[in-house]
Amino acid sequence: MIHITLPDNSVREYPKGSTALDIAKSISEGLARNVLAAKIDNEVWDATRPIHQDARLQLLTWNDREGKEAMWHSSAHLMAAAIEQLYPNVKFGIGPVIDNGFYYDMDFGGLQITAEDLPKIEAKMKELANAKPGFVRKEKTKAEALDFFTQKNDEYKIELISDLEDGTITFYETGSFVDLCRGPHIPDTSPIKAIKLLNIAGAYWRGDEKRKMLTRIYGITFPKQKELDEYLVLLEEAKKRDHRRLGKDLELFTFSQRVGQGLPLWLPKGAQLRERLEQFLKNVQRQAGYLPVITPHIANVELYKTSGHFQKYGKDAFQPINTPIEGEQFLLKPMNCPHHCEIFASKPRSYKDLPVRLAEFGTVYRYEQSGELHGLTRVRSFTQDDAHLFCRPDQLKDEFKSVIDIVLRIFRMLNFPEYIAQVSLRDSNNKEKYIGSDENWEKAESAIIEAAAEKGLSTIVEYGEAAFYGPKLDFMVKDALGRKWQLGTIQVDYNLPERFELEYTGSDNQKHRPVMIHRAPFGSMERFVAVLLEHSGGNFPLWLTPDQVIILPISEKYIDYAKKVADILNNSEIRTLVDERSEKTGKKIRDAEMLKIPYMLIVGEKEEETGSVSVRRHGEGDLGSMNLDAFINHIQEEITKQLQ
RNA sequence: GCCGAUGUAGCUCAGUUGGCCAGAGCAGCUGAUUUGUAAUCAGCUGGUCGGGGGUUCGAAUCCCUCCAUCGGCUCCA
Repeated sequence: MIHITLPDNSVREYPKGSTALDIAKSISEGLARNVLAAKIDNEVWDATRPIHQDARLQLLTWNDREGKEAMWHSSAHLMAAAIEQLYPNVKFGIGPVIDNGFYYDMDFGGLQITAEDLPKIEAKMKELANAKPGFVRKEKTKAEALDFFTQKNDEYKIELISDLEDGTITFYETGSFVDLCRGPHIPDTSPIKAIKLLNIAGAYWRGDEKRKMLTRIYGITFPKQKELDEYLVLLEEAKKRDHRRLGKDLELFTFSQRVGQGLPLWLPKGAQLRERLEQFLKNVQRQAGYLPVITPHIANVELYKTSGHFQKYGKDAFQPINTPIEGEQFLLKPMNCPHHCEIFASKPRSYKDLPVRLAEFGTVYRYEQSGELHGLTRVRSFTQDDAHLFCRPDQLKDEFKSVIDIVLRIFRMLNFPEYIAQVSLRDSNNKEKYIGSDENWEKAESAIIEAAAEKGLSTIVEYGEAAFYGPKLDFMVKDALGRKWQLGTIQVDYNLPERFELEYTGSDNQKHRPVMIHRAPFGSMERFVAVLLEHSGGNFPLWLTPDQVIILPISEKYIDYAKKVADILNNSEIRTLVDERSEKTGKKIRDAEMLKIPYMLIVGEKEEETGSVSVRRHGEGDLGSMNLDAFINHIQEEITKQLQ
């Protein structure tokens, strides 16, 4: 007999070799039906795998992340099984679980598979699933495993097996489909009730762009059709919030082939929005002791040779601009830091002057590969809300804390209640990869960790994710649909101060090297506006939105009154339009709703006589009538509340 | 950059066994209407069918090539 400890710490006895599924059945049949996998002493196992010794057991269902993973992993096998039946010559790469669903990378030989083939594969999956085949675990020796896939002529699996250690290799069988797999899997296909193959794409074998491109099919499955339907609705919702769509609809930005790929053109409303964001951050930064600077859009290549960027990125960047002088070359600026270093170096600095915080909304140009460009999130010209803080090592922590304050203030004011911070540290087994002394690294890393802790941030720590020149803190927000976006970053840099030989005079009258912090709370204006659009669906906070109020006169007779009201509002710094078209009120309301203008004021005879306005809030409807002063108060209060 | 798909009016889309001057709705313009909480009516304008080349008596439709966009991969100082 073995002793099984359940999550409530109760201990039960079972025959040796019992499976998690047996144990679930002994508790309740209903529970057993929902079991997808099990955690045995913190390791996820098949629910059908015999347990031979005392263990802690946690049954995993669809409600557990690991349960979902087992189900999706099994779904990937089911898809592979279906594909193998439809296309017998296919070879398989890897088929892992992702955040939402799974994929499988496959080599179809010369065969061209397109999105039109997906329904056929889906149907086959359903057909196979109906027979409810189990997922059967088989341990194999390396020789057996190699033999099997050699016969199958699948060089990808052979490569994978070659990297594995003998004695750790397992296969899983599902019906007639056999796959190399670590597992775990669900007991059989019966929980896979709803299947959707989402898209098809190319993907390099083992993520290496020098190797063969395989065909990747993405899919997702659910235990209930209803859940799949809900998921598809969520995808639709995400599509509606696509910032490229909204940017066009709301006339915020556009692109032109003639101007060039990845070079955004900010339209008047978008420019207004962006300037308002910039103004907001400039105010915050002024209060935090930042000094605005302005630097040119080009610089002599020598600057980037000094910084080292030319050597590293030169050939993949916009190529140098030649001048009439033989050999003289300039580069479009790919970053602001070297310029700011030169500003720091422009005069002698004392330890008393530090920290020096140089801030610039600096537009930079990077030649991103054409296939990487995407709306405003990945462009070739963008404006960083950049600043470089030059400080003494002992000031690092406080500087970090004050930057964290700025970032959190932004999140608060732009309604990002959910965020986490990622601390990226060096891989301490590989110290030679990093520049800077051990002592400095340790100081900087603990400064970041402590600053984050003291600011109450919830953080995850990633080792080996630091840049070669310093550790960093990145912020990730969750948007209204639960999608994660990386935004602001705070980065320590030991490299540039070294390369630019930056110095300050310490209290000991000796020269010392300052530490540099790069930070950009928005990241870039382009990317931030994109994230903000997808998060808000284009319904910006009132303080930020380009047009706050539109006045809809009932008929021509009331246009004069409408204009008078608009003047009063505009004079009170409330951004107001008048819809003077000779359309019916219903039409004007519809159009204003679609433009997502927060307030619509309907004015006619009643309002003109009483000096009032009839207020309608976007997405909410009629709020009744208010006298004009009350409305101004109402708006101003709402904005004040948002700006707190 | 790589794999695949797509590209018809400002927007959303119809139009392929190659064949009348390439269509619709919305938007725009003109006129009528003077409107009370999500689409008033009528008329009109608007297209090198992504660019270039080819096949053909004839190309939006077939072929080649380039460009752009989309889904991914790779990359992101």
